[in-house]
Amino acid sequence: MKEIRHKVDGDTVSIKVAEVEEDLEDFRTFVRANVKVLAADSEATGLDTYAPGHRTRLWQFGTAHESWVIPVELGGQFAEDTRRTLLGVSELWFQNGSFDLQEADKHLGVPMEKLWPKVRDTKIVSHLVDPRGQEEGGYGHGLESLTRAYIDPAVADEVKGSMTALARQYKTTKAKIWEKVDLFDPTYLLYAGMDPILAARLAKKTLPLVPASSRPLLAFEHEVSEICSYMERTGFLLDREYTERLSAWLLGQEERYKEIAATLGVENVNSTDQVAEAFIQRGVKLEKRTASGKFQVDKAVLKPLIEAGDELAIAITEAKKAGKWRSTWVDTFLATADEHGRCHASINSLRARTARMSITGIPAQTLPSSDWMIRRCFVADPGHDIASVDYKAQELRVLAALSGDHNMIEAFSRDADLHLITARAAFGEHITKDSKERKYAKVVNFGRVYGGGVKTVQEQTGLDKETAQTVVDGFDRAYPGVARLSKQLQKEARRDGFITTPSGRRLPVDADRAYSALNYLVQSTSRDVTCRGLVKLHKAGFTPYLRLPVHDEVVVSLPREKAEWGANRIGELMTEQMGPVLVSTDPVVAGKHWGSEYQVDENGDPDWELREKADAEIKAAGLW
DNA sequence: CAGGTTAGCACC
DNA sequence: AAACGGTGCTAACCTG
Repeated sequence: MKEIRHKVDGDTVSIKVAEVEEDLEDFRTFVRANVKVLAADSEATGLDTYAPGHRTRLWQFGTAHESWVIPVELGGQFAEDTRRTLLGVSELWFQNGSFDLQEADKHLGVPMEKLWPKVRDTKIVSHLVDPRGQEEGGYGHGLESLTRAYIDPAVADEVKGSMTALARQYKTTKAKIWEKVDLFDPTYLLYAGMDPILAARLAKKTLPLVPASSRPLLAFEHEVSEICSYMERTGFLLDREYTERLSAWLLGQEERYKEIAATLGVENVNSTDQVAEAFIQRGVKLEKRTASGKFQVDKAVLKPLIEAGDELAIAITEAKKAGKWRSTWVDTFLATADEHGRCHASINSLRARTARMSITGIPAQTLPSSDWMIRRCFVADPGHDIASVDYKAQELRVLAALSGDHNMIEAFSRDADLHLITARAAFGEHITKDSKERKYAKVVNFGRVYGGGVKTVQEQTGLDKETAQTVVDGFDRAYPGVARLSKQLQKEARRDGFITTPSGRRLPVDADRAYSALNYLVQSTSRDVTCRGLVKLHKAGFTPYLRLPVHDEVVVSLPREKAEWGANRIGELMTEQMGPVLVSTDPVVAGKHWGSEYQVDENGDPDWELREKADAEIKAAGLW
């Protein structure tokens, strides 16, 4: 047994390392003495728990003053004692427990289901104390920044620097040091052994700081995190054959368009400098500049050129698109699929300032939605169908409920066309459903929720200032309760520095951007609606079928014979009555692959013509 | 030359 | 008086 002593916040703490199996006798004594509550952590070869070749290297357990480092990589009794400790201790504190529980489940054979009931997560606590990242004026939610804020800045600096220094010493990168470092390297052991000590201290310091209004959210957020961790573990089945064909096809597209761009003088389509230079050479007047003073050559700038048939603009856009789609999505899916052909997303169930989730690995929130190509890579389990259940106009319904605006509530209660109502308030009763005015109104309906005004409406619609003003005024006239709520929230935000959502969550609002308070409230409450839906689905036993949450939507894989029934049942469970507003859902069974649900008509029924067209496109592209 | 920043683009 | 909120990922570019 090896012991490392270190100073933390004026105390001397002791890190003990089990080097040989005989050392475990003392470890067991330590666990018995702290069987009610311990902090725990694990170190692995990387963050990709499900990647082939991934290994867990260490498990660590500790109190505020003492920790033990167990080299589970050596297997045998080390792994066995770790299992017994995880299962035997009554309360386990983690910093981001979702990660460690996947490690325990996949690489130690301890099912997450057995651990979740006793998990407490300092990251969840930290988010409820202050949801802001460091860039936003908060403390952040990583162990290092939390240590700096709540425990001991000197220790935070050591933690920050230690693995970077090791990477240099081992002549490798920060990403690779985790698998390269010697299992008993003293710096590594100090780093690893410190983690549970810090987590234990964080728990003590931060738990009392959770505002009274937010305390009921503690249990709720642990449950949401648990459900998301099961989705991560399940993974989403990849259609490898299709995905490989798609990758090859995209590569072909990229090369074809790159060649055209090259003949027109652009060697590297991804270089904005080169692109701008080439257009200036062609006599195009570039006007807009970026923040750092460069010529802007984004989609909005290229759009009119493409419409005018400019070959270079078309070639650059298409080459960039094909390249990005391949590298960001298609090839990443192929590279990260596990031995069963499943991709595992990483779901941060409590991420944004507004508590919105984020999903990485499979960046589910940013996959192209109007184009079926990318989502089509993911398929239902054998014998299953994909279904997607989304909330109907979730944020607007939530806004109606929160603002109590009579017109908006009334419109939703009779399933009226909200965009048409806004359009008519702006332009008059003669406006029809398929008019361009309704399209402008739609932009404003969403834009107002985001806090946008006349200028942004102009940018998005191309309208002149007066007409844009007319639509915005139409919105404000149609739903006066919205402006009223916004005003009230801004007052609250300026007074307190935060607003409180109906779920009790505190949302800090920057004084110079008080207008964002309305958006924060709507976005956060919408997220809570989706998460309450997830909890209901979990309680009803649907968890094994859940694949991904996407803001206002849940994607599931359901046994084919029960898919219609299941999707409708899920839709019912997710539906929530918010005061006078029914936040209802729209279940759609898509078929064998994800993405096909987008070939539906306005009633949500399959649009066979569109589907046939999509199939023809797939065949024509040689992807079949 | 590893790692941070910027520009651009994908989504709700 | 007016105010576009939130997210992730890549290639290019920049820097210590």
